[in-house]
This record gives sequence, C-alpha cells and structure tokens, in this order.
Amino acid sequence: MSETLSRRERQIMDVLHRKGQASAADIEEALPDAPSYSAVRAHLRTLEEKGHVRHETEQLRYVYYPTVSPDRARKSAVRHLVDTFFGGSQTDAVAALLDPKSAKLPKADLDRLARLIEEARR
Amino acid sequence: MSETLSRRERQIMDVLHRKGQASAADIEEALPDAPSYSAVRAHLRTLEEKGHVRHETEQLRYVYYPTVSPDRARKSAVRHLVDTFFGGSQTDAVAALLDPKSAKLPKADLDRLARLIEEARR
DNA sequence: CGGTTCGTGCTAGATTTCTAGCATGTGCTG
DNA sequence: CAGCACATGCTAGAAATCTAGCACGAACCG
Repeated sequence: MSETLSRRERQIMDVLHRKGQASAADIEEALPDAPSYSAVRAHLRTLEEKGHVRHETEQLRYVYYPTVSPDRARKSAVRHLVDTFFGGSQTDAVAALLDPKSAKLPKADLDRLARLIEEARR
Repeated sequence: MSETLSRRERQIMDVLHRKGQASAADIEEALPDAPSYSAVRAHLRTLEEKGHVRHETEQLRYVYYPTVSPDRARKSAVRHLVDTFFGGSQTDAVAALLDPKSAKLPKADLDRLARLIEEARR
C-alpha cells in the first residue's frame, strides 16, 4: 500500500472515510470541483490497485470501502494531526478541542468526557 | 489562496507547520522520499505564489513561514479531522484522544483537562 | 585576485495525475 | 425484440506536478 496519495485520491479517501462506504456516483457528488463520473471511477480503480480501497458488488454496481478499519484510520489521522500541529502533545490537542471559542459542547458530552478523564486517572 | 495543494506541497506545508519556520535545506531534510534541494526550492516558490508561504531573508538566506497563523491552521486542521473521521463530533474526537490504548497521559495533564472541562461547564 | 562555498532564480523535460470518451454488458420496458 | 438507462473496463491525451541542472551573485579565504 504505497503511502503517497495524489490530491484527488486523498479527496476520495476522505469522502470514503466520512461516509464509510460509497458508490462511484456518491463520491462524485461529494467531491469538490466536480470531476467527471468517469474520472472518479478511474481513480477508484487505481486506489484499489494500490490497496487503499476494496469494493463489493451490490445489486449490479460497486460499493467501495476503505481497506483499513475506521478505527485504525482514525487513529492514524489523529496521530498525524497531533504530531504536525500540536508538537506531539495529545493534551494540547484535547485542549484545543475543548476551547469554548470553537464550539460549545452540550452538558451530556461534558459529563461523558469528565467520566473518561476519571477513568484515565486510575 | 487556492485550496488545492499537490502531494509535495502538502508535505512541505506539514513540515512548516511542525517546525513553525524552516529554510529550504531544513525542509529537504525533513521530507519523506528525499527530493532534491532544487526541487524543494521550486516548490517553495510556487507555494509562495499561491500565498501559502512567505519568506524572510535571514543572513543571506531565506527562512520560510506559513502565512496563516499557527492557531488558525490548527483550528482548520482539527475541523477537517473531526468532520471526516468523527462525523463532526468533537466529543468523539476527544474521547479517541483520551483512549488509554493510544497513550497514557501523565497526571498533570489529566488535571489540566479536568479543569478545562470544569470551566466549559459554566 | 582567483577559487570555493553556499545561497537564489529560472527553465525545460520527465513523470504522474487527471480526465473524457468509447466499447461493452446487463436489466428493464414498451 | 429494440431501445433505453445505467453500470464497468480501458485507453489515449491533456494538464499538473516534480525534478535536475545551469546561470548567477554574495561572502569568505588562501
């Protein structure tokens, strides 16, 4: 699985991660700069060759999935973000997410997070 | 500032965000797949044209900086991550960061986060 | 002063990415 | 069956990316 994705390929993978699964038409629609349907399919084929994507046939048409589990993909994306924007500090990253200037979290969420921190303490 | 960066350009911007500032040589060194020094400089020039980067002359040589403030860059990166990998839920993202399986946080950090949550509650 | 080192600017060409369009196959429907 | 709608596979060519190397200027040093 070659590590280097082109811009379009990255965009397609993002859509796929966001949606979990998608047909070529779904992806075309969700993509910025509206490429042609045909172009999207070609990209999906190369992504499949590179091993980033797999497909299943679902009533005559292909539905695509990322090959890495959502969980792994998330972890690796988080790691990259923390490393490049927060000097490797998870805590700083969390602090940024909790920043009230970015968005207010509902009470239930805060409770949940407080509980998680409690657990982490043990 | 055109939104679309090529793969190399993206890599260079990442280095720049990680380091805050860097000379062409610094960047070349930090880059995966070791491109030539000359190639790096060419990319920096286009990035500057596109408005993603600026430079200052520091004792005869250029030092490059991202044009957007670290704070803004972080926010926008976080937003993108949360949207594509956590369905827009900041809380889920925080939960992933707190996941003990990914890395244990020292007590001081947990205290700090607990305090942040307390503040957010008010 | 001539040579060496280290920097920049620029350009041409190789390589990769990106795309449209055609060929083809399948199911549906009048 | 004939025509239509919609899917995939494939390929050639356009466009963008990526790169090396040359030309040149500054400082330094023997």
